[in-house]
Amino acid sequence: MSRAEYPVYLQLRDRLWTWIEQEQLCSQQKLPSERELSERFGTTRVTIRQALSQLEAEGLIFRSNRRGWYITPERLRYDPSRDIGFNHYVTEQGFSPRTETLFKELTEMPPWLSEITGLPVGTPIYHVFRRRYVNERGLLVEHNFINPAKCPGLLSESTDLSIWKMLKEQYDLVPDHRDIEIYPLALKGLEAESLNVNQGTAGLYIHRLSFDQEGEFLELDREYWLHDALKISVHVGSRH
Amino acid sequence: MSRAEYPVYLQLRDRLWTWIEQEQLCSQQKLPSERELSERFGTTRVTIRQALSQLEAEGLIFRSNRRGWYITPERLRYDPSRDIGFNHYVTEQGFSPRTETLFKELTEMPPWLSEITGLPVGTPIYHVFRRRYVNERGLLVEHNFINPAKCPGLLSESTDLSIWKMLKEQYDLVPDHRDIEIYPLALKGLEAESLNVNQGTAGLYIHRLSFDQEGEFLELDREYWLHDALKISVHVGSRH
DNA sequence: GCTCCAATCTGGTATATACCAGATTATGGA
DNA sequence: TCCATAATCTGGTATATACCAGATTGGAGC
Repeated sequence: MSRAEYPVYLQLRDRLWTWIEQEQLCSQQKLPSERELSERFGTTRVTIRQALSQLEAEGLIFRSNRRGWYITPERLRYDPSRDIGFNHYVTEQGFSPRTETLFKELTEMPPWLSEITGLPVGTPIYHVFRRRYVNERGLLVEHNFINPAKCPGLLSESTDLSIWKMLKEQYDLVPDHRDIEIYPLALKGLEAESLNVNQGTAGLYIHRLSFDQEGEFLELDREYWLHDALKISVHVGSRH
Repeated sequence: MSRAEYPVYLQLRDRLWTWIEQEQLCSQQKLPSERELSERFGTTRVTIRQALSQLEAEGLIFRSNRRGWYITPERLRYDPSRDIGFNHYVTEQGFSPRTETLFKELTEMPPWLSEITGLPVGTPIYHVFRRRYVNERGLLVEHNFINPAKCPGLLSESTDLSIWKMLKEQYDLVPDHRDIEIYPLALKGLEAESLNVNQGTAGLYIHRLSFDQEGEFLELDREYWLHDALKISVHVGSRH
């Protein structure tokens, strides 16, 4: 039955997609186990996993480490060029945000960062590592490297809210210009562990380097997002 | 040997990475075949494929359909907010660009596009589908939807160069503002075929919707990039 | 030197079968 | 009722083994 045209695992992908629609499974609902699916669709677990991985790549479903497969919620819209806090834009879109500070410390500027900021290696630097949730799904982890010369005592404050807001309100610091980099990568090491996903899971990297009006280094933000979690949306140009 | 701590395919990943460094394989060079690698590293083809897929996700190597594995060239830097032609910025970075027009036609605006542009369904619209290469590796395919009311006769021109440049020089059209969207997705269907990659290969989607000074629809650009091919780089703010 | 075709090489797909490790659930005792 | 622990369920890893289909190569015949 059904020749040549189309490999089995892609046919399975289609059947799973249809099945999910029929069952009206929605955001964050759980799929049956792989063993059950492979029986129900008359194939082996290996092959059903290929089909599931395909749907994962397409962003329809995601896996929660050794717990099972779930329906992916819709993407969060995000504009990295604007200074608006995570909690703010998540709430604005009708979701519920949460932030966990995994660690924060005063450390010394490593060579790679020195190269970016122009400041000498060993300069004191704040380092904050946080995990952010939307509707209790961890979507990203984020490293903030902040220039303590600009905001002494920052680490004694709570970092579970917007750092940007704190910099503005407590230290009167507003970024004047930034360099932004964005590219797809594989989540691995610390970032994969912190998000509780497998090594090599697809992700999106967002890098924001901010300077103040004097052209001095203010902050570097390195965000590691799940690939299916966000949609970057930017408006460029005059009006609107 | 080597217990619990680390799965074999990740160890293999590390060994392959080291091996590639030692051999000093560089951009677009070919790796030995999977069968040869699995023998050389004392494992099965299935497992070596897991390790190779890992390196593929990380962007170190890429596959060319049924031909083999190759070292990924460095990422192309790209600023979607600027109006600068593909050929221009590719050349600028020391690479050699090429564009193929796969088809171009005058058609009618479909519902999904009508929703975005605000123009009625069925309005005439130019549709150009192109493939772009850097150093003879196809990195992206691109759909251009252009408003013919703004540039009658555009399709008789060659579309193998910059459409943006043509709009500017021949029709005096410059986008006044745009909406840009960026997100990771899986390449599939026409886009996967045209880039000669497997269904479900990781990709990056870039969407640029341009309006002229009257606020009227000028052009929609939908780009499908290989995930390992580019690094988006944008400068935001005042000086520099 | 060229063209065409067959042999061969490559990765892609598919099945069967274990066992492992973390997460969850059930159970039984305090 | 609560808590610790054991049983069970889940996806993750690993090996062996086919065969398929597109790409490349090599050689025969012109």
